[in-house]
Amino acid sequence: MISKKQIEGCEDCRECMNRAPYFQILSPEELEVINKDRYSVRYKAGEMILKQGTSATHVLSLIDGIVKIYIEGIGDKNLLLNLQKPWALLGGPGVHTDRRIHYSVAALTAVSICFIDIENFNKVMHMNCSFSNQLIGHISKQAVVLFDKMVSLTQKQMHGRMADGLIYLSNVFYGNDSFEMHLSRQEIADLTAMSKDSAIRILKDFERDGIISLNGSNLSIRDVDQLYDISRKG
Amino acid sequence: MISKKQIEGCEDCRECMNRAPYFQILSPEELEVINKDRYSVRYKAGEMILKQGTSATHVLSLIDGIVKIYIEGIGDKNLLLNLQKPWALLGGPGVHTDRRIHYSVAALTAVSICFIDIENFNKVMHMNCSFSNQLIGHISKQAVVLFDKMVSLTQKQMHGRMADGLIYLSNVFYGNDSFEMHLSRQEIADLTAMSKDSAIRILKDFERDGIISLNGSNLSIRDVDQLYDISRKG
DNA sequence: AAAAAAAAATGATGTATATCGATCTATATG
DNA sequence: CATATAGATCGATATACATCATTTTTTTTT
Repeated sequence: MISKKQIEGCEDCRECMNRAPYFQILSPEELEVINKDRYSVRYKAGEMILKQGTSATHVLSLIDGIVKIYIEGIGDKNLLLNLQKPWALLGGPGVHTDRRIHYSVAALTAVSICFIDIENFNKVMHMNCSFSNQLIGHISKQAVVLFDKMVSLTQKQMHGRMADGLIYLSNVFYGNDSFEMHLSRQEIADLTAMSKDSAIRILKDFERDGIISLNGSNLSIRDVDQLYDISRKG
Repeated sequence: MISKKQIEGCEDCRECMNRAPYFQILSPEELEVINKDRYSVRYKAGEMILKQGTSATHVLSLIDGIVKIYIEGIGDKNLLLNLQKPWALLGGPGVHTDRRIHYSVAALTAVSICFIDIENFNKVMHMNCSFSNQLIGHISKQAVVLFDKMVSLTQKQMHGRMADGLIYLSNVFYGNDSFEMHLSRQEIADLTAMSKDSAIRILKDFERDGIISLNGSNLSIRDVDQLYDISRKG
C-alpha cells in the first residue's frame, strides 16, 4: 500500500538538514552521524506513516507536506492531537522511553519524510548538550499546547471546542484566516472530541451566523472576534 | 497564610540530593551548583505551593508529603493532572520555555519542598548532557501518561473515567488496593472531569456494586477485575 | 458538649450531545 | 455517461450528564 520513492535532492540529506532548524545547532561531525543510515520516503495523501503500538526505530523529519498526529482511542474513535508541516521532528515520547510509538501519523497531502536512525539520533544527543536542551524546549512547548487542549476538550462544550479547533487551524497552523481544509468532517470531529454529526452541525451553525464561510474544501474565518468570544465563553 | 519553617536535616541540602534520584547522576561540583541559593519551605495541608500564571523562578524538589498538580481552567473548574510524592521534580514545562508556571501545585498533606534556583538548574543542564537526557526521559514519560489521560477524559463516559481515576490512585500513585484518600469529592471530580455531584453518584454506584468500599477517608478496591472491565468498556 | 460550618449525599429537572435513519451531494469507477 | 461509493447533511429520538434544591453527615469551632 505504501509507495516508496526517493525524492530529488535528498539522496544525501545534508542540504535538507541545513534547512531543518533543529539540526542547525549541530557540527559537521554530528550532522554526519545523523546523516548516516538515513533515508527518505514519499507518501501519498491518506497513507499511514507511523502506526501506534509499533516499535520506535527512527526519528522522522518532515520535509514536505502536511501530516496529522492522532491517538487511536476507544473503539474506532481517534483523538487528533495536531497537524505538522515542515520541518517538524516526529517520533513521539516513546523515542526517549519505551521505544514504542504512542501516536499514529498519517499523510494529509503528498508527503516527504526523512527517517533518522534512533541510535544515531541518541548518539548526537550525548555528543551535544545544547541539542538535548533545545529538544527539551521543543518538548516543553508541545506540553503547554497539550495542557490548553486538555482544558478545552474537558471543560468547554461543543461550540467552544469547535471555536478552539478553528483558531488552532487558522492562527497556529495555517497562519491565515482563509485556508484549504485538509481535514474531513470526521477528522474535525476527532480534533474537537465530538461526533461527526455534531461537528457538521456546529460548522453549519457558524456558517449561518456569519462566523465562517465554507466553499468546498476552503474555509474562511469571517468574524474573528465572535469566534474568540465563543472560545472564551466555552 | 503560608507557614515557612526550615526543616531539620535540610539546611545544607546535599543529603537530600543523595536520596533524590534525579540528582544522583551529578558530580559533586554540579551538585554544588544546584545546592547554591537553595532553600526549603514547609507547607501545611491545603496551602498553595505554585500558582498558575506566575513567573517560574525555581525548580521544586518534593522532599516530603503529597501534592496535587492541577490546571485552573474555565470559570472555577480545575483539571487535576496528577499527584506527586517524594522525590518528584516540579516546575512544569514553563521552566524550559516561557518561564511561566503553567499549572498550580497545592499541598494535600504537610509538605516539605526544596526550591532550586532556575539559573543554577540550567547551568547544570549545560554542564551535564546525561542529566539533560535523563530529564528528557522524565518529561517523555509524563507525556505518555498525559496521552492516556486525554483519551480517557475525552472518549470514556463517567463510569469509565472514574474507574481510570481509581486505577491511577491505587495502582500508579499509592501502589496499594487500599489507601487513604487525600482528595475531596470535588478533587476526584477534577481528576475525572465531571461535576462533584456526578463523582459522588458514581462512587456510590461502585460501592453499591461491591467494587469499592468507603470508610471515612479510606478507600479499598474490592473487585479489581470489574474495575478494569468498566475502564475498558468506557 | 453544643453550635456552626463545611462536606457529602440524594432526588428532581433540564439540557447538551450522541445515535440512528434517511436524503443529498460529490467523487470515483466501469 | 451511468453507476457506484464515500462523504456530507439533517431531522427525530434517546440518554448521559450537569444543575439545582434539600437533607444528611462529618468536621471544625467555640
